[in-house]
Amino acid sequence: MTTIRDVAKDANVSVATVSRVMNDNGYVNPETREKVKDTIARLNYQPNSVARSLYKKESKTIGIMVPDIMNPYFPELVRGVEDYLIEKGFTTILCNTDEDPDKERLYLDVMKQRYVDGAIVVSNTLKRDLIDQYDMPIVALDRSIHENVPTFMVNNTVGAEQATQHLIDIGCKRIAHVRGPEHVENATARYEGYYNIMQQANRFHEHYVVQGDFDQKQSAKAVKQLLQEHPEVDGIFAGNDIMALGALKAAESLGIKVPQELAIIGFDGIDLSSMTIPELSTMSQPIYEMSTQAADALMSLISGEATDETEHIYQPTLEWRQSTDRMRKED
Amino acid sequence: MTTIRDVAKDANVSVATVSRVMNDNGYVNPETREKVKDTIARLNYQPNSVARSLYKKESKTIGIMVPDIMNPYFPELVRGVEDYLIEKGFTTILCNTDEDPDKERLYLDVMKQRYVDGAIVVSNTLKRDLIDQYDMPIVALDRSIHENVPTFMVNNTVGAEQATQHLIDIGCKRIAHVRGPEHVENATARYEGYYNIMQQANRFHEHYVVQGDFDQKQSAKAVKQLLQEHPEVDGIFAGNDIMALGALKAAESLGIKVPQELAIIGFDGIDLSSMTIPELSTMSQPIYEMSTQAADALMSLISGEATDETEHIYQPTLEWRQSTDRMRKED
DNA sequence: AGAATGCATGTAACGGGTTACACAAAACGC
DNA sequence: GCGTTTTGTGTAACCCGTTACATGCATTCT
Repeated sequence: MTTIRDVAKDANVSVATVSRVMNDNGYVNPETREKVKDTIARLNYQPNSVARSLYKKESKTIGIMVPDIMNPYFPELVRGVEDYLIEKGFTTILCNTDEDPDKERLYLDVMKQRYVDGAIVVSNTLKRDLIDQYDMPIVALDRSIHENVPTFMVNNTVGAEQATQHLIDIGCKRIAHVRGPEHVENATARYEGYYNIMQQANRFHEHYVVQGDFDQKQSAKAVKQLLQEHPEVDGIFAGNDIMALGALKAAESLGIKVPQELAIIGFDGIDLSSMTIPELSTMSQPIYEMSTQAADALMSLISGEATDETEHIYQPTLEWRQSTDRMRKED
Repeated sequence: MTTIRDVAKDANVSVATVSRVMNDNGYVNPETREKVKDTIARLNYQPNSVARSLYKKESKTIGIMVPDIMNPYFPELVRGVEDYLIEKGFTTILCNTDEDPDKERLYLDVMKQRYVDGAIVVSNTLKRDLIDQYDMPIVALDRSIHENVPTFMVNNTVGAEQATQHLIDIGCKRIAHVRGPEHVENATARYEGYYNIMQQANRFHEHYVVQGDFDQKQSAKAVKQLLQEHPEVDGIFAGNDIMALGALKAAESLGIKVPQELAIIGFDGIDLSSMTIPELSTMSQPIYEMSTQAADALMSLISGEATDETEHIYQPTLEWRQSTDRMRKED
């Protein structure tokens, strides 16, 4: 590997001059600059990032912590972050936390030891005090962590209200909800949105809410039982698209026609939702946009710019597809 | 940040002794060891990986290059690699290449500058000479690069033969194939498997092969046209699961019943394949296993151990699900 | 007893890019 | 013409963990 000293020697200048040419700062005589640039090109010199990091205490690296990259919601999010950051000369290290606080801590330790410049975090478990211990720029995505950690997420409650309202609008009378885990904040927010609309319509019944754990199989099982016990249910709002697929399966296994006898709507708008038969109506999140803007906010934090607002709330949009495609019908 | 010199001063020993305690090498008096360990714990000293990397010319980091993490085949693969490596104290940097040689080169440059220890690569475009330029331990996953780059992949041709044979076994007579892009080696291998069986059965017809580009929409379009022109087709082998979903859509849009009138089988065995209605039969790859073993091989390469074989070929297994679930029927 | 070996610890160089500081020459101000 | 500022370049310290080498003492061997 060519070092800056090799270049300096070859070009008959000092390492300081080479460094100044590389970084375009300080005074360098135009002729000297050219000479050094030629040498750099000739020797194919590429500066060693590690040495630079050691002195500057920064690494041009950020970490992205997600529960599990295998969950179809996260790849797009990770891709958005990675795309944005590579443009800025940053690399991205991937951390799968499984929502395990120990793993989160482990990754934070590793990051700290490597002078990682900041992190984008999807977590319910990460708490303020832990973040403070590491004093590292952090941005929250999809789920909030603390009020003064910049956060990028959709308005889950409003989105859920819209989804539930949509079911009412197309004529559903008995609307059930498959919810995500209790400990996941956005699962609860979506439940609340559902609750708000149902309560308002005077149609809320506790037994229409089942636990799907953000999991397809669990959802299929829970919905199947629900539909058997309550065949009058004619609409289901699932807390995410994966569970909506589970609901679809449950309906299919009972010979219930979607959307004619049962309308189903999901949440997230992952690619998958448009690939199924019938195509799934869903509240679509601007995942890619949120993630690039989160990355942008992290860049600002790292460079020390003050960020104006800490909460960035996006509105999910209704994707009206086949699974809720039916005419109004009367009770 | 606490440094090794802080610890040394506090414990009244030299930095060398602290280093020896940290790394468990060299001679250290048991009492001194205890004293230093106490100090380390008390000051919560965590060594700086960057300084270590600079001296050792290694970073305990590897890169994983995939075309696009949003392609549902890759998250599991990436997860397998990351899971395995974090256990070994390595972190993983994610590289989305979009199969673009310029991006591949860019990432390799970045890795080199950071003393990245090795890379796991999924690529058709990366060529031997480029790898040689970077002389970095490299393992190929899913697609081969060169004969002396350790490779972990399934036997695509045999898998495709099995898939095609399966369609024959369940009674299909006119079997079509939706293939992936010409430039992707495994797409061609799968096509060849299909070709072999069809030729052998004396049933190969060029016009039964359509281009699906590994894309759901493209596949749906191509298959729809195929089915309109050749309504006699009663079986489809799709080059991957995503395209099989496209085929499913095409059939559905034409009112063709799957599997009764048309059997469909995919390839890969991504999670998605078991979530659809009907559930998709597919040739399932041991993705997670392949990826952890690729990571293991990379570890061996990095530590300089000789690896016995360079090619590791796995057999995909038939997942016989609803989309090919029918009795034999006669011509 | 003297040499050789093992044990324990310390000093300082090393890795490679950055930059504070020093110094010199040129340009400018009056 | 002399003081001040700007321009241009070099030297060496710095970041921090690792390790080659040196040193000193205690054993063990011959």
